[in-house]
Amino acid sequence: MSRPGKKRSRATLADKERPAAKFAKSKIQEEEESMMPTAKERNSKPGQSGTGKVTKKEACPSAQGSKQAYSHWLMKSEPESRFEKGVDVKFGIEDLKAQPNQTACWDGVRNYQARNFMRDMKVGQEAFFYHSNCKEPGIAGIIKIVKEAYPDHTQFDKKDPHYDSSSTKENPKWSMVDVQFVRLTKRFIPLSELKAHHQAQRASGGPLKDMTLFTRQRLSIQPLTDEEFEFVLSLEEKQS
DNA sequence: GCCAACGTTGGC
DNA sequence: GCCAACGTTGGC
Repeated sequence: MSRPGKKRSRATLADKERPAAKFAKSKIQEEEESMMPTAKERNSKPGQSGTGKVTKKEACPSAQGSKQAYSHWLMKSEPESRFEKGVDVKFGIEDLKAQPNQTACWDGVRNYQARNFMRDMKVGQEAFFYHSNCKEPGIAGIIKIVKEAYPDHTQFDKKDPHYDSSSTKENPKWSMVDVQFVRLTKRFIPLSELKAHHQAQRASGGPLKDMTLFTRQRLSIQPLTDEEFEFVLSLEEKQS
């Protein structure tokens, strides 16, 4: 799962903090979609002031080595109750909609590749809200990024199911973004339907033939190409 | 509840 | 640095 533990999201204070700025300037830029921690993270020792490091860690698997800029995303969350260390991690799109300002922080992501994608997100970009680990998995709605990556506070909270004792405030390991509800999709778009298109298009060609949802099974935050995003949107209009 | 896929950890 | 054991994700 991948659920952001949005529960008690205090995302509403999106504006009152500014850690994003310093964060963004010094560490972010070197990060690629590597699955692994960056070299810098692995090496960093407490007390070392190293921000300068920009190791050229060319981890980018995408052919051209240059990071292509994605502008659409898919973010997974669990709409049904499930307890992790005594805490219910349920957070469906209706829960987002019910938040103050219909906004929440997407905390709890603990996978480097997913984290790095979040760090690539820009304010204003749209994402599909995907319901996972539930009766009917699939796309339930559209959300947008309203605050770019900043440290995920839950990594420091011992009571949180996603607490990470290896992370420090000086060099936070995990990031989150704030997202805002945009709308429900006109109809729920089930995984089964996406998969059918994917499989058909894998043979004959089509926008979903390489969709990350199927090629990187467990990734909770994933990019979509414009073509993928548009194709999925076009499914809204179809009879189910 | 099962279990396949796959990321992470740690011994060597 | 390899790789087996382990833990997590998430569909079914």
